[in-house]
Amino acid sequence: MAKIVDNLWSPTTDPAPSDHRTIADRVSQQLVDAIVSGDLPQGSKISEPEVARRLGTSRGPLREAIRRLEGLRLVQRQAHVGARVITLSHRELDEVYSVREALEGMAARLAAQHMSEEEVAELGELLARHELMIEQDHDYVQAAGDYDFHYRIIRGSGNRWLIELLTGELYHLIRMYRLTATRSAPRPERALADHRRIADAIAERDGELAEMLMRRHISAARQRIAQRMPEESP
Amino acid sequence: MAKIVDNLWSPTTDPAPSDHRTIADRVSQQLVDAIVSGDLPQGSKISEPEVARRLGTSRGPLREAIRRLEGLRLVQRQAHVGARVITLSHRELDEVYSVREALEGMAARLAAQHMSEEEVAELGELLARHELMIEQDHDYVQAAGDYDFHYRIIRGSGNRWLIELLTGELYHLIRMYRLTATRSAPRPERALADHRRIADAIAERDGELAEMLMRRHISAARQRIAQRMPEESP
DNA sequence: TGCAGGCCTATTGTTGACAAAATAGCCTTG
DNA sequence: CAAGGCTATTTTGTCAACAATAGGCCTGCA
Repeated sequence: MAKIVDNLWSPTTDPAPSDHRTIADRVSQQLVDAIVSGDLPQGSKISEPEVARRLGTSRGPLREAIRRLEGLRLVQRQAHVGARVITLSHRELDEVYSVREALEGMAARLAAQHMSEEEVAELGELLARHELMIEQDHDYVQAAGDYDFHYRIIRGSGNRWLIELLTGELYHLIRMYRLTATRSAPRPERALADHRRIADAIAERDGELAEMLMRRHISAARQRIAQRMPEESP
Repeated sequence: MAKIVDNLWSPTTDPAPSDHRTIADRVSQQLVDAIVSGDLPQGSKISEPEVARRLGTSRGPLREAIRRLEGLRLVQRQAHVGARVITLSHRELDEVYSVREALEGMAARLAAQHMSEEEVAELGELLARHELMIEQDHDYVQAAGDYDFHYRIIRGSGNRWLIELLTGELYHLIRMYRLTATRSAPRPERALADHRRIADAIAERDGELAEMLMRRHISAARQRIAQRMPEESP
């Protein structure tokens, strides 16, 4: 299930379909996965010879992949020195969440306007399934369900650039944080209640309400993170 | 002046300071400039041998530069076929403006909270200079002044990721459009009045009002574009 | 005459070698 | 003993040649 959701959430890094994958594309995806999974920790240097050897390729495609990640803002480069995985300070993580709040709020509003009746019905069914799964509070299932819910609303906005930003760099950054920080997910019942209200607002085509509820939902997550981050490390 | 503003607005594509520029960095910037200036039109194919020759380098650095632009979403690639400059349909341009409206509105709200008194004063001085320049309605001066105003507010938000998104890919896309489409700038007096109201709201630390005014300001620009785009080309 | 199949050329993908720059360690000197 | 410079090594930047794929072209057959 996690795999499915990961694929759903990585459309911008997915290469062309079938076997039209080039080595640089594969390496690019592997690097994203490595960074997000914590295999390449924040701030770690990416040694071209070593990583190329570990990934079984030469430096050419690796360098192209690094340049792609640079465009996605997952790594920072310095000429003649090398590339390092970006480091997110707590303050910057908070800033990312602020941007996400604004954009996903917008997505919820647009989704209320543009989602088809069928998509709205599917959203309701998804929540019903989550409700059934809630007793077996498997952490990962909860997280996957959370992604799935947000992803559907983002897609429902119908705004291509909004979708690309939210499922692209912003999502990778948040995904990266999830591994390094302690779990700060809300109690599943609370998250589900939030989701239910948002879905109801969308079903009633009340964009303003949907936006407000979504912003609150994400803002709460941001505040939970801030609470659990008392120590400040510049 | 145009040069100054362009530099101000391209922090993410600026390479390391001084002569620590690598060829791939230079080529990357040249490609962005070529796309934005219309030298490489929307949808045009980027032939690696030809472009490499024209830019006086080999294919290696060029390919890295293309991969960087791919991350910035300025080009789209297809394996074994090549890279093409992205084409913005009118609908997509409208979507970009919608995202910009949300993010710059957020920037105005944050700027009202975070800008120092000195920065607020400078913003006022900037507008005073624009007011003086308004009789000599040099189109380019107006456009540069517009950029300068928006740029200062974006920077004033203090949110690094907001700044990167707005001055990075979103800005390049809008810049790209400006060249291909007919000028749809508002009358300078109207733009200046809008700017003045926004600056006043920021000076009074009224974030909500600043956000609302900024959103309206950008929304008006979006509607002007939509009006002048009756023909639909998929 | 139309279509199908295979060849052919041009372009992209990849590799390894070479050049240049930066860092680290060592030696010298005050 | 510390500080500064020099050298050596490692790493990054660049290039040109080689391999592989795609799309067009030509021919042959129905």
